[in-house]
Amino acid sequence: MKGWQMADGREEVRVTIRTVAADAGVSVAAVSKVLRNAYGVSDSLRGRVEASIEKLGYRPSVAARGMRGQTFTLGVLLVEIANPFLPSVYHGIESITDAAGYKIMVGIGAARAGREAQLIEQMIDNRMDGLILVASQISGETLDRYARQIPTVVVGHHEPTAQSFDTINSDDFEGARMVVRALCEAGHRDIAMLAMDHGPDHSADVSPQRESGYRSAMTAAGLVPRVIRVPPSNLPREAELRAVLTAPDRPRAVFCWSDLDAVPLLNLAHQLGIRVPHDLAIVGYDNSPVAALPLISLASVDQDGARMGKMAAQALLSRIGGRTVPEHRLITPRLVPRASL
Amino acid sequence: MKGWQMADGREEVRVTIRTVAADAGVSVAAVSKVLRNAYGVSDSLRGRVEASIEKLGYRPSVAARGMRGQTFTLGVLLVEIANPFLPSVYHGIESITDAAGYKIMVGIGAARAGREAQLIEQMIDNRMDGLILVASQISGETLDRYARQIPTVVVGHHEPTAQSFDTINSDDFEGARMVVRALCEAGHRDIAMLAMDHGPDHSADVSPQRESGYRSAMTAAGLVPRVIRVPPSNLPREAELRAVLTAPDRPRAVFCWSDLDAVPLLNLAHQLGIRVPHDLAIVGYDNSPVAALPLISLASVDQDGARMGKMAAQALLSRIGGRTVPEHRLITPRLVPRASL
DNA sequence: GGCGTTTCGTATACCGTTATACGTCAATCA
DNA sequence: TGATTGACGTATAACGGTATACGAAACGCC
Repeated sequence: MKGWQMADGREEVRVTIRTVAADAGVSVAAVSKVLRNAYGVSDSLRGRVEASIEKLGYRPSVAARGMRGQTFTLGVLLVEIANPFLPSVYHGIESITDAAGYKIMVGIGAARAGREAQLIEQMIDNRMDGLILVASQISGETLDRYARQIPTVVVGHHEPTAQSFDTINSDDFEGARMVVRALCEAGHRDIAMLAMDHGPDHSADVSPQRESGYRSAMTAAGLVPRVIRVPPSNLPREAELRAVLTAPDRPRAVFCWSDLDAVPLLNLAHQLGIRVPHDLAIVGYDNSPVAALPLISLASVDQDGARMGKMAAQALLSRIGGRTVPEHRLITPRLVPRASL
Repeated sequence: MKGWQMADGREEVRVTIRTVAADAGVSVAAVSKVLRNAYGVSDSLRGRVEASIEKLGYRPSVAARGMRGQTFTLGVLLVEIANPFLPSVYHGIESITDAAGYKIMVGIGAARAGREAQLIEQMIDNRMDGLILVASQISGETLDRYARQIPTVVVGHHEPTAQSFDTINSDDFEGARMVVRALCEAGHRDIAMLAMDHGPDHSADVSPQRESGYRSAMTAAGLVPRVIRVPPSNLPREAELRAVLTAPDRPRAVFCWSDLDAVPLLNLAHQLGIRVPHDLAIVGYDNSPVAALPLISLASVDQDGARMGKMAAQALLSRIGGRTVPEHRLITPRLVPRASL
């Protein structure tokens, strides 16, 4: 095997399976067998081959391997990178896949469906063995099309009837109801919700699910729902939050679909001299690390992201293993009461 | 081209370059030429081929392509996912690579050198065209070995004499000096620094760089440096922070190597009834979004992560383009004064 | 009209693996 | 002893592209 000139003029000598075979004095197929723990290799042959691999520092090419066999690489697609809830999910996933000997590549979707689709296609092109999509913005129909091409698990996107992929979700409907009940118990009646201003085709996303939980609980308590929509979290939305706080009919309590809105709202209230929770109670969702800071002390709903990540990884591995009947899990969340409530 | 049985029993019909060639009634080579914008293809041929590609929904396999040509995919390695400074760097990188038609795959290193090395090898194996390592923990020597195999740019790791790769850094030395000068001007003399407890071989990391800037400025001001070491941010360290605040000789001002320590310290001080900045001034580093919250209002050094990301991406593209002389950039940071100072 | 030149397409040898088909040789069995 | 059976290796056709070599028209020029 000769070296070749790279684009930048640096010369590279790639150690391939042939280099190893030549060095060990065996056939290419024999080396491949050793690599794959395939049947029909003696201890002496294995020893010779492994010695050569070690000596030459050989590493098999994933690209070439992916053309026929498994890559032992999984793709994880995250909506966006700045969301503080996602690290816990990621760590959960990693703890399981690591133990199973799988590698992970991450794609960052920038909260745009087009970008996400591009990344999914890229992961399929790279012959990844499976995909975990976290809080994907892609519609169920499109997801279904991709999921037929590659084992897929979706986290944070409700498609309870999907056949081609699994879903792992927090019970967002119930989580929202818990918040409303807690605010009622604290004596509030004028309870508004800050929901994400999602477009059509997004009823499966978490915010709409929480919204219907909110509506259901409000109605059940004999109260009138009042939903305020704010732009998605990747856009500036301070003006909208400020409007909520300065409106003449400012509510007495606000349930935010995410800490991404609740934390800025809490800070803005403080700046405007509105006392929390005396003048305004605020409850968020995700129980992100910032919410737990004593200076913030924001009540929030905890989804146990790590657990969701673990379950997603387990589902993916079993699907890769051959399962075809879909699995749809719902985890009950937990309200963490803090000073803002 | 026949379909084949996948592991989970699902049947798949893959559209390859040969399918397209047959459909368009041309040779495989002609299709490849169209895909690569290569020389020698007429408008009529291009039209026919593109029509077939569209009709069949063909997408070239990155794996196969990677075996000979470019993959137009770049790898970005992030120390860890929970660090709130990294999103800005990532967005900076993406804004440049996007425009140049490159895709990005992210690896998450979990702040462990071994894991990082594994990910780098994986990215090389996947035939990525180049690598950006953000705040890597890997030693310069090892980096050099990898960088000889693949165009590499390192962000947040000082190796100003490296030949095989480029570096983009904030001037951490100068940033620390700025902090000390500002604290002096505010009348403080008893200024301690909270530095990361790095092992040996890590003098190129940002914390040690800031530490020597701190020492230099303290000495220049005729003050005695006082460095307190805390465990790295992926480990629990509340006990250490509490010890700093409850010690009988508690300093009057603390410069933290990162907001990751400064924010918890500020909150802990508040819990312990220590008034900031009256009893204790705190300055952090990174100017993370949390620091800017009015309720936190932590003075911090801003590194302009987006700009670093952009510069890193530009350097990588030019290196992929053939540049071999190394480029080492230092960006001057900016102190953002806030209530904690 | 003869003779280079372009221009446009095709044929095909790789790239680095996997996995199947097949050959060889020694041990076992009837 | 001849046939059967494993155990162990080898040879080689995929996999889905890229890129080079080369052939065949069409064109320009004197």
